Amino acid sequence: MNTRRYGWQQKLNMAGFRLTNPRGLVMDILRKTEKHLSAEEIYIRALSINPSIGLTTVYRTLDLFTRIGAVQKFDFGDGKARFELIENALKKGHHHHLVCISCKSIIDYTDFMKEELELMQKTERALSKKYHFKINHHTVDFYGLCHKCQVQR
Amino acid sequence: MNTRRYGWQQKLNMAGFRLTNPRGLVMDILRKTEKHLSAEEIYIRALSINPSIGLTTVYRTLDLFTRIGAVQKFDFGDGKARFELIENALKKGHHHHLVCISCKSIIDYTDFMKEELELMQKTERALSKKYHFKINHHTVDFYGLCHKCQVQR
DNA sequence: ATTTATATTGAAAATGATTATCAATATCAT
DNA sequence: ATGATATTGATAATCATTTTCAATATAAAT
Repeated sequence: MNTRRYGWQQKLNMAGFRLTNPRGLVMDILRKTEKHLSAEEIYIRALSINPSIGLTTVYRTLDLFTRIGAVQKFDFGDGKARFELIENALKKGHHHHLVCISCKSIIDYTDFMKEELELMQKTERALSKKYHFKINHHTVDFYGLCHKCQVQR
Repeated sequence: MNTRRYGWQQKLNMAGFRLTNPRGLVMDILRKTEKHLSAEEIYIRALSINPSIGLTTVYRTLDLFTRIGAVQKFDFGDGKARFELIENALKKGHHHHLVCISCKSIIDYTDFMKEELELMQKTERALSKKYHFKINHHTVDFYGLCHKCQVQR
């Protein structure tokens, strides 16, 4: 299951999965968005194109995409997972997060990324070798208090 | 709500919260563990000391500790959150994660941390200033395929 | 093009972690 | 000690995500 050279359709086929309408639809929706979306948000957008699609299928598809390494799943701790195309994230702007532990707001930042990314890539290579781990993507999240929550209580 | 100079009891008081038995018990349990525990795991340990403690209280306490910045909450995407004392994590070994997107196994690593931590701290200072964000802790997670999952399908 | 084996789908029900409710109780300032 | 109120614990409720299962769609074989 190579995660670099092939597109998602190839990845699916190589792993023995079929190419279906729901899967194509979910992929299209993910392609058109830069933000990370929840399963429900994706489901709603999918409904407007194919009113017969099921929420279950959306969940299953997102899980599949995550497992083949096409999609990145985020868990910020607000109860619902978010999903984002990895190829999208890489192109349109890889970012890291500042998460407020009080109000749960999330700031995406892309500052200071050059140095960070260099180090991440270096670390990635070293970890891959040492742990025989094929790294697909990463997350960097800083947790703390946003400006508002520092002032109020 | 200073997150550096004071202990959890001071933090609680300063924020207008009371010092109670269940809170002390949960704190004790967190102090004695280095791993991140789920709410249920903490509840079970708590029960053996105070059989009348409620699961709800454990959840509430963990949420409170997280909000005052004493505890770090992890969401790896397996449906249940994990909690770890931040002071513990810092002392006994701050670590980052390798998460397998296929089998969900998690490797904690502490290698290559010196460089990483230096950069994280530098980034932290810069982000704090720019976004007026009081950073408490961070996570770095690499996602990919573990050795097993690369071989099998 | 048809058939065939089976992967996938969608609806409904089930699961399971977390949260809300609320009366009883414990804490802290007075 | 007393009173105001924050906290607790049991129960019920929520809500995202999974499971189940019969119906359907897909890709390969004919």
